[in-house]
Amino acid sequence: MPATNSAQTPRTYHLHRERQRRRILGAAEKLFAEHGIDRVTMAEIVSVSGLRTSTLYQYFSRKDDIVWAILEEVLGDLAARAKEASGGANTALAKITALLELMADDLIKNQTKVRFLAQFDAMYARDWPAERLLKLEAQISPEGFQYFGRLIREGIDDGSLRADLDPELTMHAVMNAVAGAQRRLASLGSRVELEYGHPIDKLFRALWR
Amino acid sequence: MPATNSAQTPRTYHLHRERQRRRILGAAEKLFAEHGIDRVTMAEIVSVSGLRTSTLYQYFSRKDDIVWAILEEVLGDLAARAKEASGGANTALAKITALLELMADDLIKNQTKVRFLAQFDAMYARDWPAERLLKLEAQISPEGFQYFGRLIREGIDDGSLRADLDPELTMHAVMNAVAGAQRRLASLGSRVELEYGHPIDKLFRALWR
Amino acid sequence: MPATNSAQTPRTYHLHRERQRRRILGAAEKLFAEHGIDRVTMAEIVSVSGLRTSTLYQYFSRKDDIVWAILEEVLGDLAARAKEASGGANTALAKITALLELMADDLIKNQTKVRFLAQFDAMYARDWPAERLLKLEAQISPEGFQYFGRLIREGIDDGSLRADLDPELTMHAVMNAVAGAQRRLASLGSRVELEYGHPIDKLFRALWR
Amino acid sequence: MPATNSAQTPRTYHLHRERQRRRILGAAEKLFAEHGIDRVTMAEIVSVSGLRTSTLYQYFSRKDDIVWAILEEVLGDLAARAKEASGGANTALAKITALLELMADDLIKNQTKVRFLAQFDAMYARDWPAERLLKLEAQISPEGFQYFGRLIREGIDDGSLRADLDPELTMHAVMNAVAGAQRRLASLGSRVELEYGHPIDKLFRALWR
DNA sequence: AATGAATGAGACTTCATTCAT
DNA sequence: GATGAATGAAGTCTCATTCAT
Repeated sequence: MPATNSAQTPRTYHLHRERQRRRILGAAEKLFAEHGIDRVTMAEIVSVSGLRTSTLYQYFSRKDDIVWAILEEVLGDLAARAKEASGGANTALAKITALLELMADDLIKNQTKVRFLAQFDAMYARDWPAERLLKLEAQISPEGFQYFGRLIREGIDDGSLRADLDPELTMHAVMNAVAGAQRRLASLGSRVELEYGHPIDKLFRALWR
Repeated sequence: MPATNSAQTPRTYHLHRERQRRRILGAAEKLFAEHGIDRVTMAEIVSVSGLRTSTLYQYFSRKDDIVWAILEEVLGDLAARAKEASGGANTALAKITALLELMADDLIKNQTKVRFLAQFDAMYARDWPAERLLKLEAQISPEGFQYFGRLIREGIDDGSLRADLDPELTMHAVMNAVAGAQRRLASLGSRVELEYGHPIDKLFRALWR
Repeated sequence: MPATNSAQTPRTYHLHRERQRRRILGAAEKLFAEHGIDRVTMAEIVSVSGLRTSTLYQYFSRKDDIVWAILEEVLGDLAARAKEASGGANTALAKITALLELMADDLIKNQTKVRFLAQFDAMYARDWPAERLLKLEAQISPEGFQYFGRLIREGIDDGSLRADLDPELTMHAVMNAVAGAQRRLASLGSRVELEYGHPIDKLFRALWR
Repeated sequence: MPATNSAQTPRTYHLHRERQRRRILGAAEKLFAEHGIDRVTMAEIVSVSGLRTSTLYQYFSRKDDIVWAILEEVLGDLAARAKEASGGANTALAKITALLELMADDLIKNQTKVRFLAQFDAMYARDWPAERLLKLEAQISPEGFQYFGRLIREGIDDGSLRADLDPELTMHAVMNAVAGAQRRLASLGSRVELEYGHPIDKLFRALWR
């Protein structure tokens, strides 16, 4: 055997594995967003991803594992993009605006991901192991939160915000409201557009523009 | 049998039916909030409500009917209380504040109901027959919305709000954000309190106080 | 409704339930003896008992429950017959002989039951909840053991048995050997007859006759 | 490559193969004794033996092959030790006692092997190809059996045993009882010790001491 | 010889709902 | 109106084994 072979084979294996994994997660994410996590069966994921049942179980040994994997992916991806988006901004306000714009974009471009998060908030977040969740959230939260807290303090200092505000509390309250607003819009989706006559990202952007 | 009886029996009968119905809905609402609508089985509702399976089916002939009945009840109840709460207020701002306070109170006092709505938003709202939903929502929305639209217009007139705001759009955007914030807090429940160190209604009230 | 009806209906229900239960246990016992407990599938039990899968699960909600039920039945039945068989005997020796004869008879007449016990000894007894097993065994053991212990003591007194025997120990040792012998013969079944040229009960009876 | 190598390589190869084989059988024997043959999966054997699934299949192409291999090993080993143990004894009685002591020792020192045989008796012996089994048993049985038959005949001659005994029948009956007793004790294992208050080999030895 | 990947067949169990009295 | 029994249709997951390199 040539020396390169002994090094390449594992790499090929790994590549293949990663590709298969992606197929499964892609199929699952789509189905979850469309029909609701609990209503999607393994058989459907199998069918859409094009593998066989037993093959799929070699990648994820229980349905929950798929949900976790998607959650990790979605949050990780969001964290990365948030960091990148706020990188170009100088002031705290600019950074936050960048984050908000990102969330608005996601409403259109990554609606399935936001919808997934909405379902997760509504149905799983309370029951699932706290440590695991905290570890995941740690990846994403700090950036935006830091900036936002700073922004509030600045606002209080320059008099544009009431002096009796608790920066921490306000920050969490607003962040929750923003996340709740975004996820609700993603969940209701086209229903909102029909009833309100506006695309959902416009309804979201109206909050700060 | 005496003539009076023929009038009383239907009444007792009706009372009994109503009581049974309440037992079922009460059990279901509690279970739905605790474990998630899709994860609650008819058998569990049967077990908690204390009836037998086949008896339950005399009241609700499918699981969805129970979900609808709870939705109707929750929204109807909310509408009634909203009307009452805003009745004592004079200005649009006062009326809206009253509505927000009501929503904050519900976070503590009717958490299961809010949680139910959160799940409904996240998982059912998109799929379910639009007409039926619209009819239900019609009961509740107008009040708060009207006031709010008026408030925005006042703000624009007196210069405290930017003149280029679209009152309709702003109204819907804010209403969505408020609902999203409230429901997200209810969904995450005690998890939020542990992480943020504040009771959830305080996080909600921080949005306007 | 006639008064008798309100009393009879439950009785009919109960009778029916009992009959169905028997069908299931009968089918399972037979299959277990033939193919080995672990190799029998629920589908096979369903098929032989003539019910539908979901109906069977209304009677036994897991496979283990069937195994337990059979164990209870077999041991209970054995206890009853042992009591009856030893009832007519006067001396301890006669009582024990009656018990041994019963065990020999079972080798022919209740071979499936003995085979079931053999499998249970070999594969389950070590793992299963001790309390539950002890409770079951309490139903059957005392009789034979008591007699046997007394017999040993008599033998020691009259000099026909060595004085240094520990009656308790001897009793358990012999009882284990007898049970082991019986169950092994039932397990090997016709194989023994072919190889040794004797029916299995004869090989068992040779131990004391 | 030097000429010596072409001779040595096969030898190392063979050694390696033998070692791998031993790892597999060792892992399987342990697992079989602990959880029951039917309940042990190939995956578990793979995991404990430290190989990969597909490697294991290069050594044993089906699960049954592993069971047979262990049976062969256990019986062969027993035969060898029995021959050795009885070698030093002169009388038939001494030889048999040596065999019994060996079986008692095995209860402690080779409990997994005895347990394996117990399961084999209870679950496989009836179904498996007779010829193959007979061939295996031929390795071990003759010794002890011969001695035992002779012993019985001596006993009849000197009047210490009843004259109407059939030596063959008695021999098989007792041998079965002894094997049944030993295997039952191994199967029940610590359960027996807890209930009876004696180590299992003591209960076994009480049969002849 | 070793291994990563794949897989057919099937196991157990659940559940919403209907039927018959 | 209440209830015990029944059940079709699925759902999740497992396992021994094979294939291809």
